[in-house]
Amino acid sequence: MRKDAGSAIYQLVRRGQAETQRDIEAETGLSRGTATQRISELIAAGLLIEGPTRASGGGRPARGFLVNPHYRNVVGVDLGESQGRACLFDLSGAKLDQQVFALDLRADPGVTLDRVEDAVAMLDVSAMRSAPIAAVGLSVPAPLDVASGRVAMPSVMYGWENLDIRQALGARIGLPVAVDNDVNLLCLAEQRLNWPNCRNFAFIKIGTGIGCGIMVGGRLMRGASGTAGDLGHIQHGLQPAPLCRCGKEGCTEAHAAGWALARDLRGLGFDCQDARDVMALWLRGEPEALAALNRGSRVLGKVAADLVAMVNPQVLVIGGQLARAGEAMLAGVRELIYQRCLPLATQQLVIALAAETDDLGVLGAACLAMDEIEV
Amino acid sequence: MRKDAGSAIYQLVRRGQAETQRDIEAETGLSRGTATQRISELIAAGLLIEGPTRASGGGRPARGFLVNPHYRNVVGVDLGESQGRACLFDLSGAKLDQQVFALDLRADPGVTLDRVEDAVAMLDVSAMRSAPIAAVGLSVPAPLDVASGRVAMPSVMYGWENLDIRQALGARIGLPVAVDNDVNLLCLAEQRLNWPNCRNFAFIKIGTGIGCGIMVGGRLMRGASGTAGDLGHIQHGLQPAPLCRCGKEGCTEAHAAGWALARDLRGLGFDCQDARDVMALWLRGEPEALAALNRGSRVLGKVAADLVAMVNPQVLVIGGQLARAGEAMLAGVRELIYQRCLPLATQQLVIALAAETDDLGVLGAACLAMDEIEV
DNA sequence: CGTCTTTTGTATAATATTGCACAAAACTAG
DNA sequence: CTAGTTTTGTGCAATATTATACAAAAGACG
Repeated sequence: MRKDAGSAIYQLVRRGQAETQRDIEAETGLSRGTATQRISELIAAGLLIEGPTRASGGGRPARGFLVNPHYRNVVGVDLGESQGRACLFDLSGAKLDQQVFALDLRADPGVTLDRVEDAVAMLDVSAMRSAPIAAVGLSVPAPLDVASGRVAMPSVMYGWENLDIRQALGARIGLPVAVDNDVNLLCLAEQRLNWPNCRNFAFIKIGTGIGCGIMVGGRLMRGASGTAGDLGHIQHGLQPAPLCRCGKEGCTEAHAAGWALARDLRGLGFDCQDARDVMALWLRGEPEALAALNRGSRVLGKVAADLVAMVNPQVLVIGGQLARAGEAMLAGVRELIYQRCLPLATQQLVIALAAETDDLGVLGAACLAMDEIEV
Repeated sequence: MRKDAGSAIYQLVRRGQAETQRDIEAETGLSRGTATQRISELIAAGLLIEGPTRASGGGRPARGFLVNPHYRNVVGVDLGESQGRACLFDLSGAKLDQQVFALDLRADPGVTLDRVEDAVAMLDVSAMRSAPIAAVGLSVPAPLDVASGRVAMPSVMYGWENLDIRQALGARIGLPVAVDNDVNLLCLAEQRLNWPNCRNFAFIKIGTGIGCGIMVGGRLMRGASGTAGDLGHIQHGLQPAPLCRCGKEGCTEAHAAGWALARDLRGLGFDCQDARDVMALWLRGEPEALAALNRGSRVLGKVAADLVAMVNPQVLVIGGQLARAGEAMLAGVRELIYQRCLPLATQQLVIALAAETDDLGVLGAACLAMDEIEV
């Protein structure tokens, strides 16, 4: 930190928090001379490139800087429950190539790590690669104690509890590795992509399950043991209180998650196994599916209102499979938030849908990897 | 920041995050030479003093450092609804003197600021003063947008909405002023006093009202507009849902706050106006009061569980008038948290009572003031 | 075209910090 | 007492940063 003003500058630009030399001087507190010198060094070294100049307000327009997308590449890996995906990105977040592989999280972790290692090796020899791979980010579908690098039990990742994933994978592929849980990384990707200047941010994923990532002061809030944002298992007093996957009754998930809506729709005679099926029924215009989404939306709205009351984010983004229902899903969330929260908390609150892309998870993992790049 | 390694060192020691030179080197990243030099300068300037040496583990014991309590004094001011209190502190947090004054927050803010100004002036000539007053911290019983220095409407502070309190008071007394709301400052005081190494901390105040302060990464989480931690008005599905002071129904406060318990006890024929009366009945051993506290405790437990699920603090402290009931108040909170939250979130969670002191509010204000001291 | 404004570049002396090597101090354990 | 461990102090050359002042660049505006 002391050693490297250049690193601080690079990180600011990379995160979109500074675009011009003036921004950089203001954000870092560096003097003009130092900023000038370091910036030109970064450009000479190929880390930064000149971007478009900012609009002028009567004076010389400010020169904009961008990260050189082709200085390095990174790999983002998303481990799903039955499939893994490793994508190669340049530093602008553009996807260059990908590898998909089957996996079984209940099997020996070593097998899964083999798959990841293979996928990274394939990407390393990809024709699309534009620069050396500098780091790998990994998204896992389980709560993670980032301090120890271990998944928390119980989760879908049986047998992983004693493995320091970061270290184990790093030793295999010989690159810096960063790991976090999937929802945190969706949150990170959405913030970096679409809300780079928002420092108090929340992302709720409503798909088969329900989870949430929270950013405070521009950083992911992981909590003391890595479980912050666990609103899927906040319990409601609603009757009847259906049994949840976690063994408790009346959790948010048991009312509103994809698996719960699918369960309800099956009860009405539909063939509906998961969140994807729920959305298919909704797309077909089945009124029962819309009704289920509306009900789910309002239950989600309750915890979203709790979240807004407690965390007071500036932007709240709803993502995940069920968020593709758009306003059908936002309506209840908006309703409950505006009904229940202080005007002061909601006045400036933006409630939005996530970018419609399947790559958000791997992109988040890639963002994490980019944070690992030493300059 | 760049200019002053000494300042960084001083702040670390002041906050209890570093006690020895080794700690300081590790926390700041400074080199040994710089640390040695800056520390001796700080001692020469009277900012730090030598404390007791740490226990040795087979080698030379580390020299401990403390802030010199008598380098400066600060004033913490707590504005209550009918009374204000300004206390003079040294930098160890020892209270040296105090001034109490009547006030009416519904009156012209100028009158109140006059009172505060007078109180500070009195403390400045107090015989107990051990050093020049360096800054003033102010606790206000209303949500505050720290960015603009203004209280949020609606609140008990009618007529204050267009006043930048920090600036207005600073102009009057000619000292740096910091302002925050009361619950945040209780949280800050409790953390600094009793949990200096805890960086993910939460404090719930249950008195006449209910509020909460949250610290993430060692800093108060104020949220985008200063309303973070508003769990007093999270609504529950419990029936009947009593009308709350805020106009909504079924809020946490309407079930569990001091005013609500007093309302219930009045309904049972007791003469009970506020939290203090509730505690008096409890101390007298009235079973109805204990029952009310138990009910309140379990409602509070629900939002506390929500808080733990969302924020995952390492330490949760319960304070305020009703917390003097001790286990009677903690029981329900513990019960609901352990029942509802993930084991991972509760395994290492400490749930404790706040220090039993009326000075926590002014001490929090003083802590805020200490943060304003330029070194 | 000149004037104004804003942004950037450069030079310089004064400070501040790092990394390293070596030494000394102050303990514990046996 | 001796050997080992941990912590602290010091000196020095190489870097890094600041503050400041002045100059130049690049646009808007009339």
